[in-house]
This record gives sequence, structure tokens and C-alpha cells, in this order.
Amino acid sequence: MKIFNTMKKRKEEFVPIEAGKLKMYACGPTVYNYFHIGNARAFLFFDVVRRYFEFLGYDVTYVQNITDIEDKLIKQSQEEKLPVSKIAEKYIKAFLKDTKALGIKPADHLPRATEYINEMIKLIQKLEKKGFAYQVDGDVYFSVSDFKEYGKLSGKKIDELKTGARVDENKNKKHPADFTLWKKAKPQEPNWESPWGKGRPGWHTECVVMSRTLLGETFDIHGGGNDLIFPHHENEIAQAQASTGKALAKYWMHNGYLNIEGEKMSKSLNNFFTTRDILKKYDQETIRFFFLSKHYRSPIDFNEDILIESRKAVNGFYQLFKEVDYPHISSKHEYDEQQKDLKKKFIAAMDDDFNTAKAISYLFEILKLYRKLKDVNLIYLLIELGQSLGFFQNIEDRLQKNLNDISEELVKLLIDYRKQFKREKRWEWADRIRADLKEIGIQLRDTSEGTDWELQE
RNA sequence: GGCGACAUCGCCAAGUGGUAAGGCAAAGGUCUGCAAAAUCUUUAUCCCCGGUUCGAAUCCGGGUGUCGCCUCCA
Repeated sequence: MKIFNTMKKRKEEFVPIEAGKLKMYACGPTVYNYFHIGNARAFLFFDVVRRYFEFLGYDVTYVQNITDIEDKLIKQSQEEKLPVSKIAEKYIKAFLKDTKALGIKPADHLPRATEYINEMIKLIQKLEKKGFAYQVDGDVYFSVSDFKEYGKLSGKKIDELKTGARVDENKNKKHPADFTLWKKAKPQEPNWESPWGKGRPGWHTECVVMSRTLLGETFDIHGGGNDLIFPHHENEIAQAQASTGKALAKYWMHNGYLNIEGEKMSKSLNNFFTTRDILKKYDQETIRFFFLSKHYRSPIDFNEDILIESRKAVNGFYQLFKEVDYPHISSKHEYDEQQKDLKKKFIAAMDDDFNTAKAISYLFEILKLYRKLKDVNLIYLLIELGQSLGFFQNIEDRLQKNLNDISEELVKLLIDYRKQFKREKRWEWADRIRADLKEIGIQLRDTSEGTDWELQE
């Protein structure tokens, strides 16, 4: 198994710290709003990493944090005129609901920042004691100049950051790249008591504390979106290593960004999509296929045409499941040599830094082969491999659901035909449609607006 | 200004030195009352220019173009 390690900027052989076990941490949501389709890529991808390791037989512990105290929550609380804690509750619920709708298996632990304030204070104190942190007027900063490896992950040099056009001027900071560990509370803001007065933790500290508490001082994989490399993960590394002298994580994985029709998604460009809205039109497997058909480290362009293609591609598999009358198919036997070989190829693709696009092509090969050979084992193979990517989690439901979705369309279609018959004064057919629908419990009602219908029970 | 990524068939996308996977779309054949599905067949020399090599989409140099990070962001 090879993984591209951002820290080394190349693929490395994956060797778990403890044989047979994977300890993984991926940055979760800041719960100030519904998460967007770009977030969905990261959440989905790390879901696949987790599932795939489980498929390989690893005992996986997966932690995903929830940032429930942060500037954006405070801002949102002012906009919605709700306390920060209510904002957090609201969007945590939405996060859980939407990730479930995406077919994402919940992480083993979903720790919240506000549950770890004391531990964060302890970490900051330790950094202070070791000379990596300093306090100015109730704020505490991490001194990047004192941590010589700073910039190791992102490949940035402290001096270049200084001359960069966009580093903010903060007179309290010794160095412009120094980052906040503890932020002094402004009036009306949520705050906690600390040795430096009332305030709240800076963003990067929570991940260090929660990951180490739940996974140990050094764990296997730390993941997140590309944009988190700098400064977030860089700052995590600085705090973690400064405090213990040990690496925080062995492998750093980052997924590429999502663009909307070639442009960065942003609210100001008016091309901002919440996952929740996308899910109204496209099912989770379509979205999953869309993301997994491209390598996770590449940028991906989001547009509806591609989603529609993805849906068609996924439907091909369900067409097959429908035809073979899943699940009424006989039980599986040993895979034969050809089937074992396909499985091997699939695994080889995934083992090469999660080449999901290639892996998916083998799913299509299996489908084609089944069409040819009608060997039911191929269906099992297809499902087994597909599930390691999160597909085919509930085949029966989906076959069923498609029918439900479509029945409403069918009624509308019949109403249209009846309208045409009425226009042509072919009353016998128009009436027959009305009568036949009533027979199966659907009552039509003509109004001046058009034709309504309702179910009669 | 600094750093980095990418450019492969109409569209999406694998492929990182050995002669271009897969999906969608399209065309034609089989099947079918007609359609749909299925099935068979067809469709690329890889942005441009140089170089290295027996051999390059794959390596090197130079262009051009697109995007990202350097500020909260997955």
C-alpha cells in the first residue's frame, strides 16, 4: 500500500505504527453553516480511506473533529440571533444528517472542541513553559521563529511569509507568522477561564489535543483538504512537536480542491452549493461516483453535466441488480482464478495511493464479464469491491426507492395523456384513465388550475 | 512577489520510459410490432517547440494556457 505523504511530497509505503491497526484523524466541519459540496469531497474521500482499510482487514479507529467554537460561529450567531451553542447544535445536527445522506459511515469519535478546553489550556501552558509561546495582553501566541522545523509540511519559509503580500500586521506578534493559541474574549463572546484571563482557544490547538487524546501522541494518518496544509496543519505540527518532541502523524494526506465550472467556489461568485441542496437532486452514489472517478489529489471541476453522466454510469450497475433480481440470487461460492485476478487488480489500483478511478474501471469490467458469463459470483465480487468504496450499501432500498420516485412521475404522465384526450374530445379514454386510477386508489380532481390528484385510503 | 499543481478522444478520466484503461455521448449491426434494455463493432499518438533515448503521453529545457496556496476555508 502506497500513500502520498504531503510531508515527504512523494508516495511512501504505508507501514502502520501498530500492525493491523490504523489510527486516522481527519479534519471535520466548523459548524457555522450547512457544509458545502467541497467539504463533501473531503468527508467522502476519508470515508473511502477508512472503508478501504477496513476492507483490507485493518482495525480502524477514525476520529473526526467538530469545531464548535470559532470566529465564524460567533459571526453566524449574530446573524441568526442565536447563542453560539445553539448555532453549533443546529449545524452539528445538519452535519450528521447530511453525511448520513452521503452514505458516510460516522467516525468512531466525533469530539467537539468545547469539550477539550481544559486540555487545550494545559497544552498552551506547556508550550509557554518550554518557551514556544508568549502572552501579550490576554492573547497567547506561538512563536514560529523558535520552532526551527516550521514550514516543513507546506514547504514555506518563514522569511518569505514575512515578505508575503498578505500577512496581516499585528503589532503584538513578534513575528507576522506567529499564530494565536489563546484569544482574549471580547464582550458578548463565549469565553472560558484561563491563566491568561477569559478567552477561547485558537483554532489549531483543538486538533492536536483531540487527536492525541483519542489516538495517541503519534498516529498513522492525518488528513484534510489541500487548503489546510497551510496554516492549519503546519500549526498543528508546530504545537505538537514543540510540546512532545514527537511527530503528530506519520502520514499526511490532502485531497484536492473542488471548483465550480472552472472557478473557485465562493459566496461572492454566487456559485456556492451546499451538499444538502445537491442531495435534493442527486443521490449519494452519483455524488460518490463523481468524486471517485477522479484521483483525490487532483482538482475536480463540478458541473451538472458530469453529475448527470455519473448518475447514468451508476444506474448501469443498478440495472444489472434489477435484472438479476437481487437479492434473490443464490449464495456465493469460491471465486475462480479470473475473479481472484480481478480482485487483485482492484486492490492493486487502490493500493496505489487510492487510485479510485482505476479501481472503478474494474467494477465495469466485472459488470461486463457478468453480462457475458452470467456467473453469479461476479455479482458478489462486484458488490464486495464496490462496497469497499462505499457503493452498493443498500441495493434493495435503492431499487425500491427508484420506483417510489417514479410513481409520482407516472401519475403526472397519465394526467398529461388524459389532458390530451380531453382536448381531442376522446372522452371514453379520458374517463377510462380517471376510472382506472381511481381503481388503484388515486383520485383525480379537475380544477381551473389543472388536474390535482390525491391518494385515497 | 514567493511556492506548487495541471494540460490525454465531443465530455469526464486512468496511464509516470516500451508502443494510449474505463465511463458518458455518438455511429452502425443483432434483438424487438415500435421503443427501451442487452449485445457486437467503430471513434485519440497524448497543448506547442526543441532535447535525451533503440524507444516518451510519460524524462529534461523553453513556450502557451488553466488552476491552487501564501488570509478564514475541505
